[in-house]
Amino acid sequence: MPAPARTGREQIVAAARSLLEEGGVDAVTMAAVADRVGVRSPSLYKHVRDRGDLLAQTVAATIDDVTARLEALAEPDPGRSVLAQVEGMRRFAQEQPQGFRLMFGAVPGAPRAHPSEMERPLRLLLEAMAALVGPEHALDGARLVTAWANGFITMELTGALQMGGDIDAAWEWGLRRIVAAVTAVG
Amino acid sequence: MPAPARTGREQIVAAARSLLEEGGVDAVTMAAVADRVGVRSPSLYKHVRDRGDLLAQTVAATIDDVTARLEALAEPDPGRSVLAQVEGMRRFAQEQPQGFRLMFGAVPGAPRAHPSEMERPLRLLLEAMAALVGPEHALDGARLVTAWANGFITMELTGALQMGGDIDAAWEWGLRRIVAAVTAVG
DNA sequence: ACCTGAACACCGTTCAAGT
DNA sequence: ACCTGAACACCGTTCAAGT
Repeated sequence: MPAPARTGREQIVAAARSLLEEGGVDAVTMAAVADRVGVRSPSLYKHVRDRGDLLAQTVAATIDDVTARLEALAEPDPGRSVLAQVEGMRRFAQEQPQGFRLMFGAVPGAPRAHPSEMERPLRLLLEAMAALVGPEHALDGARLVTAWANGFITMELTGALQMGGDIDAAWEWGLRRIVAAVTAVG
Repeated sequence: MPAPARTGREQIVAAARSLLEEGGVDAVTMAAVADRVGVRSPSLYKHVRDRGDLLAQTVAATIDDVTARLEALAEPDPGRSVLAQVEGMRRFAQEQPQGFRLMFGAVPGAPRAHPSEMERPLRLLLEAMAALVGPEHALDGARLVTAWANGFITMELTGALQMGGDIDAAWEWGLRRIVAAVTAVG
């Protein structure tokens, strides 16, 4: 007689995501995940291949999340849209710092998202950039903005750069300069 | 009769650094480090407090390394010096990608460098920036450049952004725009 | 004063046995 | 068809015992 499933892939990934934010990637233990979904750790292997697969699915779910979040921030005006997308990235990183780091492959040993997956959350930024500086410079511009934002956010999250004074002001100052640098293409 | 030391702190950290570059932070096992210095793993605890301490010392040694490297690249002209420092950062990251990521605290669970430690390799960049845009905007400028460079390098290392086409050209393009954005302070 | 083997708790993973 | 306990290899760490 078949035993009814007491958990599932979706619930397991959700448990992994919450454990990730609570205690970092090291806290995403097969035992901890199993405990949270009310099952013993060997049972997890009926739903995910192994821990690497579970972390990969955690990253994928995080990418889905940030993509939906950024799509909700779309604006008609391309200049405002660029700002909204970048601000949205930072807000997401502040809400889910561990997921953000995992997403950007900042975790050695952990699986990183496929490049094609990482393009999805950047689609709207790329489109707004194309409308702003023309299609021939859109990719370079999106890269410049993304690199700066990712670097700033990462440094903010880890405190790598001693951010003396008003960190929000530093962000604003940098963002304005960056956008100016991109739009001054000629 | 005292037993002569068969290894030491310095040799242990060096072994950890080479293991780090060879296989990532997960490969820096107490057993692997011990094996490389010709000793059993319990003996390591006579020279380092624990694995976290060992990783912290690995980070410190990496910071010493990059600092010395960047100091050797100092130039009298501030504009050229800024470029030299940023190029030096990227070259170091390409030579020691795992050490670079560990340094910037990109490894959750692993210890990150104290903010004061991370200022040392950025000293020359800050000085050149002060000469270039004046002391009142030097910090903002250095942050902007560092954030962009760190973001670009991280994305380059992890392949997070699909870097189609010539990646060196993208780097050059971005660097020129960034420096222009900073020097256009007014 | 440092090194070692033995031991412990913990982790990921496998598998035969249960329902 | 999924769940479980038992088992295995591996890891970090401690400690009494060696020299």
